Amino acid sequence: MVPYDRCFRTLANPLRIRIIELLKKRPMAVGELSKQLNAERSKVSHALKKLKECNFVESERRGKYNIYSLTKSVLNDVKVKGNIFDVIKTHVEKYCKNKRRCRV
Amino acid sequence: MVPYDRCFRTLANPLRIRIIELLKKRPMAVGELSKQLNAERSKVSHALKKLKECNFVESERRGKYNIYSLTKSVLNDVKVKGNIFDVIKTHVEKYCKNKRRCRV
DNA sequence: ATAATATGTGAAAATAATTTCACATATGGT
DNA sequence: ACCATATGTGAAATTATTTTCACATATTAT
Repeated sequence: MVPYDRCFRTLANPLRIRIIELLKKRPMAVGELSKQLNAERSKVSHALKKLKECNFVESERRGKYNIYSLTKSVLNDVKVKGNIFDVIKTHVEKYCKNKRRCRV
Repeated sequence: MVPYDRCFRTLANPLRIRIIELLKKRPMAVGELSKQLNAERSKVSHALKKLKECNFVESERRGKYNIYSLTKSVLNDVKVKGNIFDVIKTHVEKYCKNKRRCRV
């Protein structure tokens, strides 16, 4: 009945929104995100985990780095729509609208 | 820098989303909302307060009832866009995008 | 004026989310 | 092999949110 509050909850956090904003520019490793955001590394790690669980971001190992990027669909939406809210709308509709809530 | 997490936070709650969904149909008094949602009355009251603080809803005294409705702009968006996310997007952009966060 | 109904609200109690920190693992360089 | 760097993770400590409940106020009816 109310499937999308989890997606909103993931976005109800300044750090996580700032991560999305940063990743709009380009993929980044955790350490760099941490530096740019001036936030403790493990805090960023935890934040990324939640964003990943909600399919906002994905990660790829490159050597000792884990490079995070917006998921393909989110990234595509960013290109087409430019605006974080359009992106989120589409995303939430895609992943969070069915009974099973945000897929994990 | 990150002005909209508060709007998301208000939506990061199943009851509050359900209230918005209900009010899409028509304005309602607190008691009726409470009954329809099968939720405790004061819980609904608290939820409505937050929705009001973020300009999602407004209320009007009618006798001993307090009739809540979606704010004019949200309601209008509902008519035009039909979809809760479009509505929220527009709303958030209108009220939550500037430095001062969601106006109270 | 009294009683019943509708609602709001503060604050304590209960829950949930975030932050922090110590530790685990993995990779790359020497 | 050893060390440094990069990252993940569980869990305790901290902080925030939600729930509940008792009480306050307002309106209407009798």
